[in-house]
Amino acid sequence: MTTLKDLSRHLGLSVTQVSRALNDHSDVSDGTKERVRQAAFELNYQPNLMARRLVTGRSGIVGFLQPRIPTSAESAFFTNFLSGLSENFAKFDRQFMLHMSDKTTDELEAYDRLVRTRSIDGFVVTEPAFDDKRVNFLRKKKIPFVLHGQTMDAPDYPFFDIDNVAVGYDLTKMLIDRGHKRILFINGAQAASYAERRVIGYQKALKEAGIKFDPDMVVRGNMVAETGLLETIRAFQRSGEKPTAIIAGNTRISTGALMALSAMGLSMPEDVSLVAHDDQLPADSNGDLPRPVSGTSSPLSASWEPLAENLSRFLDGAELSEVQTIAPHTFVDHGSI
Amino acid sequence: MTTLKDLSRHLGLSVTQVSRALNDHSDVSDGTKERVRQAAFELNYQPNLMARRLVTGRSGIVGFLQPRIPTSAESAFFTNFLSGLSENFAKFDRQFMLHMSDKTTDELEAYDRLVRTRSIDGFVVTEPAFDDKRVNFLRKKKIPFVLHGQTMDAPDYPFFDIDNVAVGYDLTKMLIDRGHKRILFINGAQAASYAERRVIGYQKALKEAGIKFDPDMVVRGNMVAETGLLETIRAFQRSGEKPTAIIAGNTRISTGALMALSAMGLSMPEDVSLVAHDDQLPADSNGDLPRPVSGTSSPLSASWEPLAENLSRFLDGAELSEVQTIAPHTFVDHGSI
DNA sequence: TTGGGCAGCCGAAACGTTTCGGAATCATCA
DNA sequence: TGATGATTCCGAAACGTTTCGGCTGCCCAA
Repeated sequence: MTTLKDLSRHLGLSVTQVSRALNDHSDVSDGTKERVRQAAFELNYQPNLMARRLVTGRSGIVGFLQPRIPTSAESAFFTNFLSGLSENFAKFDRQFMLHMSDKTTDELEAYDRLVRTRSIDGFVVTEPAFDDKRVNFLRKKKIPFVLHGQTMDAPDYPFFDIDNVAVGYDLTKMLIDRGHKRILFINGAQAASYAERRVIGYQKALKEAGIKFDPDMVVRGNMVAETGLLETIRAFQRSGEKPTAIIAGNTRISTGALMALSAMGLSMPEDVSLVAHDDQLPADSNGDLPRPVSGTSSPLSASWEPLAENLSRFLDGAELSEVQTIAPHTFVDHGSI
Repeated sequence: MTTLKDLSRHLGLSVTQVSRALNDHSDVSDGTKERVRQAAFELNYQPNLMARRLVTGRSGIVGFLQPRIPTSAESAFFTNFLSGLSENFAKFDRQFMLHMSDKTTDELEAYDRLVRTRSIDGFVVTEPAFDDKRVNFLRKKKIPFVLHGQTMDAPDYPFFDIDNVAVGYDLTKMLIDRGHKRILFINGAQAASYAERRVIGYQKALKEAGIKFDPDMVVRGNMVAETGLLETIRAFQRSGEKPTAIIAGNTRISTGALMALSAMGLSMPEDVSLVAHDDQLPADSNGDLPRPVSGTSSPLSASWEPLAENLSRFLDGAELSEVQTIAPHTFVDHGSI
């Protein structure tokens, strides 16, 4: 194995200069740089990462911690997620370490253990809760991470997100513009931060239109068809004024809502309008294609690259503002309003 | 961050003795060992892995390389596989690095790159082909790896496998014992090593019973229901003597075969007997439960632990014979013969 | 008394980088 | 002529471990 010392002997230079030449420092002449690079190539020099890591105190490794095994329904998405991260971190010369176990008793302790031995530079954290303990922990310990999403307070960390306030606003506005006033919002899970942001947008649109906010019109659940089905039925069974339109948190929920409407003999868009946000997830393998609905759209799969890039650049010392990305969403019209 | 030097100062011992005490060397008195361990605990000492790795030349990291993104049908299994490895390597104090990308152009080059920088101690390699280029490469370069399966030649590497020759033999024997002579074997993919071994067992059982081997009776395909369906139809359409029994490489194939039989108006076990090897894979999410058939059985999910253990122990210097495991299989009877 | 063996300890080197502080050379300018 | 500054280089220290070889007592047998 060729080392810097071998190169320096071979070139008649000091180890220092060889190192600096390869790292493209400014106090090495262009000629020397070229000579060194050439020799490094010829002798098939590969830096010993362990030595570099010891002296720099950084490992070049980023990690993702999954405290439970995804269900089989989730795993197609999860696999995409993992490969996206692995692939994109490789682009930035970083290695991707996976720690997945359903035996994780204390999630924070698991983070801490990986950090204490200085073997991981930073983490990817996903699906932040409204008040996320992982984020709080990593912040407090000053451990770098990139968040897929945002917390509710001012983010002082790298993140990638879509503008969920705007998504909530836009979906609501689409319905208000068609004259709807009684709008059921079947939103994501209770604790989720993105779901909370969408409610803010929903309320904002209502307020602008002078429509009174009714807490009963916002319901929560997991992003699966069952939630859409159940909550739609519930909303129409309840006494009082029925909804004339529904906002679904994603297309799975809208599929469930559609099933409920058809079961109740209601048709879309004649009786009830329906919009949804489309994450463009890979199709479920259960075969029944959901009928497309209008709404907003933004591919979740576009997240992996900015997540990897933002964390990498942050670790390389980039300014916070450079590594906080909010992606735009688009509008789709399938005549469901 | 507490270092060995801090500990040695605190204890009035040399760095050498502290290191040896923590690593449980023999020339440290029991009293000293205890004192050192106590101090290490109190001062919250964590060894700097980078320093250790530099001097030992080993990274403590094992890797898995996935050159393509699994299809959504495969990903439930793949997720289980990953979590099994991640979890079990953690037990052996190793970290698990995933490199997954569908942009991998040269798989061997990807292995090489990870090794050249000395950042990975060994690999997990799965689904070996009949003559596997990855195995050949790693062998030639003397890079440690554990194989899930075996090559056809004498294995000079750690592996975990089931006895696929015996599986082939046992399934065939079950049918021969019931008087079958014309046995269709719908086997795994052409290149796969395990499929090849099963054919050996199949032929052995036929030979013992004095039944002539007919190459047309062994067909190959991917381990999905479509293969079973297609090949069963084909075998019964073909001119010549029809099979009276079918061996399916796994339960997906048997599900397909069953569909074909029922489509042709044949019933099991009256008209045709059917046996299969059951890997006890997680249920497909497509809902239709396969009708259980008799045969051999061995849970694939029992592989993760021995794979991790065998590679770990091999890296720690264990004898080859200690890290080559062949797991037993069981028999199941669902009256399909 | 001598010497061998053993238990317990230590200093120093080594692993292969990066980087700090300085130094040599040379052109430029007052 | 001497000072200044830019360019290009280098020695040595540092990162935190592991490990090699040697050292000191001490006990016991010869």
